Amino acid sequence: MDRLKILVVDDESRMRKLVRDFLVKNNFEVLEAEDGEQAVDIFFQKKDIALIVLDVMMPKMDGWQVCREIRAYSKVPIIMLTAKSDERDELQGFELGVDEYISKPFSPKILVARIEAILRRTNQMENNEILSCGGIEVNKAAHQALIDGEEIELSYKEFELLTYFVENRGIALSREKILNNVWNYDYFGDARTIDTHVKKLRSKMGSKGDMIKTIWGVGYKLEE
Amino acid sequence: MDRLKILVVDDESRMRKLVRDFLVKNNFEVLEAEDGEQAVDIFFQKKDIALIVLDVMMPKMDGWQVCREIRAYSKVPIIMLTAKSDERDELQGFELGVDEYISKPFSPKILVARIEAILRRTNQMENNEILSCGGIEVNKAAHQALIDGEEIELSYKEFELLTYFVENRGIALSREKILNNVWNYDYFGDARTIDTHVKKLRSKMGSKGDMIKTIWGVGYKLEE
DNA sequence: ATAAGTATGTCAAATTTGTGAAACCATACT
DNA sequence: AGTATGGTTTCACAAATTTGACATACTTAT
Repeated sequence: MDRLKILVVDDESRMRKLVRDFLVKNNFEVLEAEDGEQAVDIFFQKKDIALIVLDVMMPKMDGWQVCREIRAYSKVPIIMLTAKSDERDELQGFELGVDEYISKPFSPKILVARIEAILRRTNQMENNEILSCGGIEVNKAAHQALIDGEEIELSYKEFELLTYFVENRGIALSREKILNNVWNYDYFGDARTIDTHVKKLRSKMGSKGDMIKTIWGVGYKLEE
Repeated sequence: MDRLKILVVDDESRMRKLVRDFLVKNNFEVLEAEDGEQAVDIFFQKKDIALIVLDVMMPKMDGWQVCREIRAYSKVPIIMLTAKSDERDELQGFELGVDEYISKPFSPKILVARIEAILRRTNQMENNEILSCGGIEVNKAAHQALIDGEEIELSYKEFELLTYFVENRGIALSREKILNNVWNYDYFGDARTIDTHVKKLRSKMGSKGDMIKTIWGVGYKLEE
């Protein structure tokens, strides 16, 4: 199995090295960012970051801001490193959806333990997750889609698109929204490519293809 | 921007005051109810309550009952205040769709933080709210309109127009106002075009079409 | 009665979507 | 390296839908 990617964001290289060494020893793959902007860039470029370790105090863009930007698109677990445990900060972090706090100075062992606990928790939740909706079943972990119990062969993008539809069943999705979520957020191609993929998806889904409704002037919707 | 309304339900006035003061300080508008009946009344009278803080132990109608009655019609977020964290109660609340638990005694700061977290979550999630008015139901997220529970097919503009009517039910709307809100603000076409759309809407709404009243010399109004 | 406002049916123009083919691109295989 | 393969994107045109204007009929207020 692949090693899980962890993004470590801190402006101090010494701190990054400390954390990285420990995480690598514990069989994680580590990516580093030295400021908030870099962090956001890397996060949206690589789409398979499993967890983020984020320092609060940073130049340019602080940890809270990074958190907000990422939370606008993703539920990836975030661990915040704070200088001291300050109630106000914790409250702000809670609102932003921070999963865990660790105040400096901390023991690397504790950090690894918390990371593993969080990953165990979130993987457990998402692993056995089979999304289903009206005869469509999507198993994200297995990257497999079933229609009425029978597997259909989908390409990568088709699968991602179907997953996005199932996750947002019943909701009208604009092409812009689909592009931002299924494609990379910095994709600047033609939005009509969605039409092509929808067409293929529909045909591969056979009779269930009708479940993807066109909403004229808006986009598409998977019928509930 | 308007302040969000929060309904605080507790039989102890001291507790209500405590919560209210804190919420007002945090820029919420607070409505109070001292028992379950009042709570339900107020909730259905005011139609724009953003969240409910609900005490479990109350005379007349307890928190669970209030929760059930409200959940029958609305998905408004509910935070339950419990005397002690009791596992059985938490399970019951989970089934009833309680969003969050806070056990007394609690820190007002935590309460505010949780409220804001929930509001952010639900507001961002999608405005999955369903506007309804006399047999008309409009689901903005799904881009779907129901008349007496049955879906009617509307074009983009028709849907926007109906939504605008429902959002401003009972209010006389001039053509100019409608143009500015449903059409782009830089639309300089003929205001008579609204008549055409109103006509189509009325016909698609069947018997409920009468609910859109003509106000001679002014514009239109959706009857409450 | 008359003038001003509104309802309704029709229709051409504009917009949006469906579709198939072709171009492009990355990857694995010979 | 060259080639085959399959996925992805673009493009052009056809098909479908929406939309706003207009003409005519109708209603209301004075």
